[in-house]
Amino acid sequence: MILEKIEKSPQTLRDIVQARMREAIFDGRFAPGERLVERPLCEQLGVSRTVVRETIRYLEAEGLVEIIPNRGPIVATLNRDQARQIYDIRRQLEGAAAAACAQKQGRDLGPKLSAALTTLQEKIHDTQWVDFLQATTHFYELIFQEAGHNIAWDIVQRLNGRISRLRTLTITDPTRERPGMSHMVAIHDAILSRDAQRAQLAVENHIADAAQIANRFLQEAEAGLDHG
Amino acid sequence: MILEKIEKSPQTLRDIVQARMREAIFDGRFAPGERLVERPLCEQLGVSRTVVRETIRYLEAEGLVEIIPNRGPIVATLNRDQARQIYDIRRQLEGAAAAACAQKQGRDLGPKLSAALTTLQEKIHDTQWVDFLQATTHFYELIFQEAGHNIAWDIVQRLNGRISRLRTLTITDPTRERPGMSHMVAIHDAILSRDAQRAQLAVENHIADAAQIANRFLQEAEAGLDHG
DNA sequence: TATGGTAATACGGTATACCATAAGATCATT
DNA sequence: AATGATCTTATGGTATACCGTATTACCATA
Repeated sequence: MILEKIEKSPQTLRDIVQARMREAIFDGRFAPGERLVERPLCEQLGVSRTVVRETIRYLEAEGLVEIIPNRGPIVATLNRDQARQIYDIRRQLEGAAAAACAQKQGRDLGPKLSAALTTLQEKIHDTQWVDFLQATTHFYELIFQEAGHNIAWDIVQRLNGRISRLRTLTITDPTRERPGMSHMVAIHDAILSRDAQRAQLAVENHIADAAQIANRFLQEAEAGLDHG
Repeated sequence: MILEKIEKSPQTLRDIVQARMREAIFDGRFAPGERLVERPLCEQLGVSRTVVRETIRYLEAEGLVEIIPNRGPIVATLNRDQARQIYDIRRQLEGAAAAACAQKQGRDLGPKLSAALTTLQEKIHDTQWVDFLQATTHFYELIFQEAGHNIAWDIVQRLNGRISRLRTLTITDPTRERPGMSHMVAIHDAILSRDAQRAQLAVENHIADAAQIANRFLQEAEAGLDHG
């Protein structure tokens, strides 16, 4: 065998619709708790019910939508306890990935990670927070890949989907001085100096910080709802 | 309010089909790599294609089936690396749950956990390994619940689905002396004595042990395939 | 017998129409 | 104002048809 298998991209309608809806949920065009009525969705997207329904099943399994019996799907909501749990799991998985990455890194990681960090620093004051989020994701993706923790990465990404609103909130918060950046630098340095323990700690600090801000947001939101 | 909410079982066809297929994959009636052809499935289950397809989307998101482009769904396969990763994640999540459970347990946990352990000891030599597996699941479920880690529990259960074959293999292995039991006792004792660190270690030992056996199995299987 | 071409088949991907039922909203009635 | 009847909306589920593509089986030919 000399030739490698030819890679066609048979992207199905499902894949597209899935991406679209995920996107819409991520940047809040579908608010949490909002109903996802099938037929209007079909019209908006210009696809049949079959496609929409299959997509909804998929997103349901991902935890992005919830099904109310005999009522249909709604965009999943998130309370403070769930958020806490999610950040806690992320802390574990990302910490472990960083540690593993620090240990087993190949010689081509250094440049790539540094480049990712640079992009991050460029995008930090960008008005397009989406870009910054994406850069953050890419930074962590590198770490997970190098660590060989791709299943954990899948899990983390899925969890991130469920807290996407929080992530944008914490990023776009004007009162925040974005201390995240210093953490990222710490993570980068620790990994490149092959210090597993320090890398893990840096990640855990980063997440703990984010979790705290998220918690504050949710607290305010819930308080606001009470006497709203 | 005096009367409690009446629990209708709005179990949809989808739910049933989902449970059936998951079951079938779990106990190997659908072998890994086997194709899941829609129309025959519809006939076997007596439902329409829509239901089957929606189910498949859900199981796809769970990682239980894979979709091959232009070919359709197959039962997901598992290689050694993936198994290693899954056991690694389980080690983290279950360890953390045990630690948290040891700390924040209420006074009604003791009896329940002890009862679960007893059931476990009864079922250990049962010819119906399914029962033993179920008892194990219940034991851990108690721990996660008490710890308040229900999202992590979802993740663990999903991961367990992907290694279900391995779990039955490790349990039904005649050469194994089921050292799992002693670990379970250690976990139980550590939690009841509120020793978080010891509980975590006990869990980690338990999983490490299982992972090792699973790894041996897969190694043999892969070697067997090579010159088979 | 090996090669190449072609037809048949199988199956996923997609669309549409239909029915039954549950939940919610509206409105009339007492 | 509580009750009850009715209408509307939308889901849950089914059946059916169509297209495109991949695989397979078959056949002809060199």
